[in-house]
Amino acid sequence: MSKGLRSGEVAEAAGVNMQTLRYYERRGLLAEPRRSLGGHRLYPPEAVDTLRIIKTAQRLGFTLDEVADLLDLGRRRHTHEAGLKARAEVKLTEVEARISDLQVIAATLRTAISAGCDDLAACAANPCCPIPFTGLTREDPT
Amino acid sequence: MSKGLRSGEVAEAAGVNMQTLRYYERRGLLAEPRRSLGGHRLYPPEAVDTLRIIKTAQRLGFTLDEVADLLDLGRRRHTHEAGLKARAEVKLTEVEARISDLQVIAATLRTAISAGCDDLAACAANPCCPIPFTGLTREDPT
DNA sequence: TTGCATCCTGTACCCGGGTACAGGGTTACC
DNA sequence: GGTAACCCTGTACCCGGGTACAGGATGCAA
Repeated sequence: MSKGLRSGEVAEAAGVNMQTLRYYERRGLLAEPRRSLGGHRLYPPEAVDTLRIIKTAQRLGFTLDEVADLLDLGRRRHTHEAGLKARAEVKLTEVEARISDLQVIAATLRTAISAGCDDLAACAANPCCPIPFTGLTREDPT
Repeated sequence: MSKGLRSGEVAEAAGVNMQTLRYYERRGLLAEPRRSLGGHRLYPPEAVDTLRIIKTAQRLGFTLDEVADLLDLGRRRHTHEAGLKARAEVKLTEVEARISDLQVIAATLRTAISAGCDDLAACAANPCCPIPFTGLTREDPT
């Protein structure tokens, strides 16, 4: 018996792999839960909420390090550090930058397609080809 | 002496690390060049063009595997397989999908910012918070 | 022929976000 | 008290695109 959810139950409820729980624990995203006498993890029900919060923040483009930061920003409420709002603003400009890089890429692909480019090597040798073999955007086509 | 460019020269000319040349050779993107008597690589000048082509295709969103494919598609010209154009069309739809995912993310961030959300845990507990703690887009927030 | 720059090989490591596996120990139910 | 089902630990591996390092061997000029 023993109060608390077992790893498998938490993982199931949050739609996450059990290994991921351990991984998040190591990364400091999920507090170490108490243990049964035999050493099995016993989570409080809030752990499931935390997992959902993590997954949501990830979907919004935050890395796990950033999520960890965001989470204990909430815990240590009172310090007048920048909160979620400020981080979200920074993240938004990152996302917008990424979008505009991708828009340049998409436009280039469209141009190449409508120009009928069908061979990279030929295009590179052809000064009429619209594919920009030098430049394009700045680095980091992540 | 000996005709041909040495690795360092090619790397320099293409703005690429020397290790990357070896890496591309292993990956099949760059043909194995001939060697000096002592075993040093001696590249033909076209190797630099090939590197520039690779970098351009990468910037357009193609993976190295796809670039390798694109390159020897050009070499084995005659087989009536889909060429660059068809691949570019597929890549374009991938890029467009990625853009619209990011637009949903950006919109969500904007909403959260203007709603004044400043604590993830509080937001998750608050039914008025506009952050979608369930759903958002489909998987794969790459 | 000496000396330094360049290059060679193989192997290991980096990022981010996990997943998989082996070889045990525990819990829960009948 | 047997026996599934579950969980524990540590460690290694996956993806993609490289980079770094150690310990030798060459290339080339003076």
